[in-house]
Amino acid sequence: MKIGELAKKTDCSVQTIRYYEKEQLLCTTQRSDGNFRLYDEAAVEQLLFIKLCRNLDLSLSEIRQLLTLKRSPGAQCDQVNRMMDTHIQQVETRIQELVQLREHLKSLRRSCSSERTIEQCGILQTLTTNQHQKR
Amino acid sequence: MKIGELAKKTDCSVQTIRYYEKEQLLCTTQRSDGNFRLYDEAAVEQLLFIKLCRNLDLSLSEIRQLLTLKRSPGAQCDQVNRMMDTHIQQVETRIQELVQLREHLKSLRRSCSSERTIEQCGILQTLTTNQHQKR
DNA sequence: GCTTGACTCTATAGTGACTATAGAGTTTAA
DNA sequence: TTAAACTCTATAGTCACTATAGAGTCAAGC
Repeated sequence: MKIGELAKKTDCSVQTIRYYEKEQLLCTTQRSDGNFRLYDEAAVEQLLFIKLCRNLDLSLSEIRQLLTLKRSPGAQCDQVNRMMDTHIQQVETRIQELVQLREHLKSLRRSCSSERTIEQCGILQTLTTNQHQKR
Repeated sequence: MKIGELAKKTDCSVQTIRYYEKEQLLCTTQRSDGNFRLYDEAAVEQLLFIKLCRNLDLSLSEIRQLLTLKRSPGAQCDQVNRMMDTHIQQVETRIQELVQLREHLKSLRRSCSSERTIEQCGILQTLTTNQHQKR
């Protein structure tokens, strides 16, 4: 199958597939006479695997590592587990940051009502006075 | 004061200040004979305002809007309120996405223990079988 | 007056994970 | 044969910086 069909089957854009190839996540094994990329079912599977990983917010580099690991089925899977643990921790941290941010934003928003002028705006006042704190 | 002093006072890198100038968030009103940027206290205030907004994850474009609004103190502040509401909503959505993602990652992680081989790895098995779902 | 070092200047390239475009070539159907 | 639909490579853009190169400026010490 050509790249367009692979794109449709995996709900991936054609450019993204070419980008993944450049990034060594999906290699094209065959080319047609007219130099078109040709793919088989294994490519569909691999691309769907990549998409699932991306949905888990794994970076392309992490996915590249997973793909390498998949190629040595006899090895221990500690590395996969460790990667997941690290990744879960990162997501956890980001959630906590965002929750704090949300509370900050909400309290800021409460400091203003809609009938004020810019000069009286509680939000701008808070941001402008010297209560400079770090995240 | 020169750019280095402004950078120290605001805990901002010199390059970032120049970048903000290029992005029209902080204009340099004066230059020295040797073409060095010169700043006053108002610049310190404005840069600290920008930093606070960045800590709230506001985009440079949103901050540019706020700075423009600040220059017309008589106008209504609805626009500020609306921007904050939109922004809070975005943060809320992102938190919910990440919470779902975290649960997905955790359940995936539970499917594997450390004494397995890659072939038996519950994580890779789940990601490889055809349970392809969208986020 | 000269040198050294710390500072500043502009311009350009890199980050990550794509997306979009230009300009060319290939294939397929009418 | 010709038009449309597809594909190719190469390059630039996104965001908010960060890093670098190569040049110029300035103050202190000799």
